[in-house]
Amino acid sequence: MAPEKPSDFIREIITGDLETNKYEGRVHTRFPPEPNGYLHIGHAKSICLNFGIAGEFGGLCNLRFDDTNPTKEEVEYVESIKEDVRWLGFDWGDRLFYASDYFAQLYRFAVELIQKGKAYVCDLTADQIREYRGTLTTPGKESPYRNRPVEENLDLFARMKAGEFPDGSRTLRAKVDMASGNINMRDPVMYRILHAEHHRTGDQWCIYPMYDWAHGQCDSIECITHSICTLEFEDHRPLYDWFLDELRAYHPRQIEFARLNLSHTVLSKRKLIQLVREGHVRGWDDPRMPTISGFRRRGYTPEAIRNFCDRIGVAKRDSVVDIALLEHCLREDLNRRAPRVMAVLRPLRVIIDNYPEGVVEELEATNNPEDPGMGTRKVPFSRVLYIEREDFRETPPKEFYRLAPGREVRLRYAYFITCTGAVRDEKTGEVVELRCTYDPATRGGDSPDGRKVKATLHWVSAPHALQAEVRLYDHLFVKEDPGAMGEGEDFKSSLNPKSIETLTSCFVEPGLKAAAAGSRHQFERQGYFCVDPDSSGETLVFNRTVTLRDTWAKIEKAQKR
RNA sequence: UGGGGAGUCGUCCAAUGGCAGGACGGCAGACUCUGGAUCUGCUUAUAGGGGUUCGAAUCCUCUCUCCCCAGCCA
Repeated sequence: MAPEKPSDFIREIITGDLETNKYEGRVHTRFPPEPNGYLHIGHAKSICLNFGIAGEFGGLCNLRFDDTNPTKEEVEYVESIKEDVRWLGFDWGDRLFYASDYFAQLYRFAVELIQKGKAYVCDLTADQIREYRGTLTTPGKESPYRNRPVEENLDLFARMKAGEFPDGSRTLRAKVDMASGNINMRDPVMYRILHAEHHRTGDQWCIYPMYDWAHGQCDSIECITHSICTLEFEDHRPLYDWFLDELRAYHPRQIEFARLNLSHTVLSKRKLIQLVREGHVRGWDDPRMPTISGFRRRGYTPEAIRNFCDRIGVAKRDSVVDIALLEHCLREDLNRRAPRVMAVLRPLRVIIDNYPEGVVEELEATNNPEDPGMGTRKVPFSRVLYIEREDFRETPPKEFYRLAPGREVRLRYAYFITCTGAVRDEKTGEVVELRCTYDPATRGGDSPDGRKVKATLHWVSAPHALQAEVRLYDHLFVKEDPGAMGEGEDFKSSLNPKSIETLTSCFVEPGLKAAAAGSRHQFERQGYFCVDPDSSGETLVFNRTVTLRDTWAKIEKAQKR
């Protein structure tokens, strides 16, 4: 139950650094998102790692927005990211930073490199730069502007900053090594001209630093001890070291780990933004999305997500974590805390023929068998009820031990009932109503004669039930790894057409009338559900967060095969 | 075919020269007023070859496979 203290190669490295007193005993990490989209579960892994490590080692973790590309970044994203990190349960204190806070400093650093002859203004077009860069197997060619005099570089760079040149006309490049096997070292662009409005600095700048130029210096400025990032930045590390060496600046230690992949979904901002923009989902917080806001709306708890992040571990090999593990963590948490309630999703009317008309009984029900402290409640019982349509079969298959003609079952917390007949619709032949009798001696659900029944059904009293809309969700993608596609195939081709099913005539216990948006309940025998923000006093709307484990469904599936 | 990484149960993570272990999943059973929860048991793995060693997942060596890099994205 309680997750052991996670340990991994990163924490081992940090422990080692502490032992050798490499950073005067400090541990200072940071979570550096680009505000160009909403955070997803992969970011949660990074957040839990960075903030978690800081917490465990008595250190600090900064929140820093990598806002170096004004054409893609927006305040809406900044706000959502702050909300999501907070919701996950982490606190950056007074250490909220932006790469844009350091634009002036970065500019001075660039001038310093120019003066050292380590950076130059290049007039090559983007296409030319690509040509000159060479390929994976052939070295690049040096730019004809590579050996411009320092004074000319200084003048041109100042005029780039002053806005004298159009977008794309020139860049500032680091003078490293065009023949390096590491393409990142082939005179990378440090600044590009972009006459774009920045969400924080407005029109103050028209040259913007590239990530590779900004990132290492930002970490250095903030005196980060351990710069934890994903694998693809492993071969950028030599460049970051080169910059810091040339600037004689403080070096954080960069450690790379494998990003999270989750089965049956995609975790790439490019793909997620596509799902949102093309309307395949209803927004970033669509409960089917693997975004933090999507999970929140779906009814996930921060505890479940954090526990999941602890359990998946941290390593350097690519992997795809089964979404079943996330769902397991969720159920484990919700099982402990979610109050139980009865709700009928696909109603079938039941008349108890021998129960007096007009009588209403209040029966006592347990709120959470896992936690007696959560008490009990009263649920109304009467002659006309709804039960789940799938809990009745006219000709029950093998191992189906719910209701069928002539069979006796228990209504949870109520009575034993026996089915005496099914009423059909004359035209369609569909069963529309069940006639049953009850045994008054079994009130509360116990039989004084010790008689057993094989099944216990959930139910609601028809005259007291509240109507509700319930949205059932399934995996967004049918394929386990939608990202792995063949030639010319689109990841959206494996979108699950049944990822959402909306049921509008569901009935829930009257006690749910005032349920607050976001509140979570277990609908007994079915799953965990939470109140969607679309819910109003008029219509209750629930999202199915996750189903309960369903043994019968498995048996039935096996029987069909 | 340059450079950088990675290969352990179906999946994820351990084992840091000394009995390959845990979790999830799956299967079987016990229990149960949720076919839930809980409990018990079972299942299956060191990419391949050679070498060092009393002993190798771990060290050496060759091979194979997979991932990342040729944005004025991050």
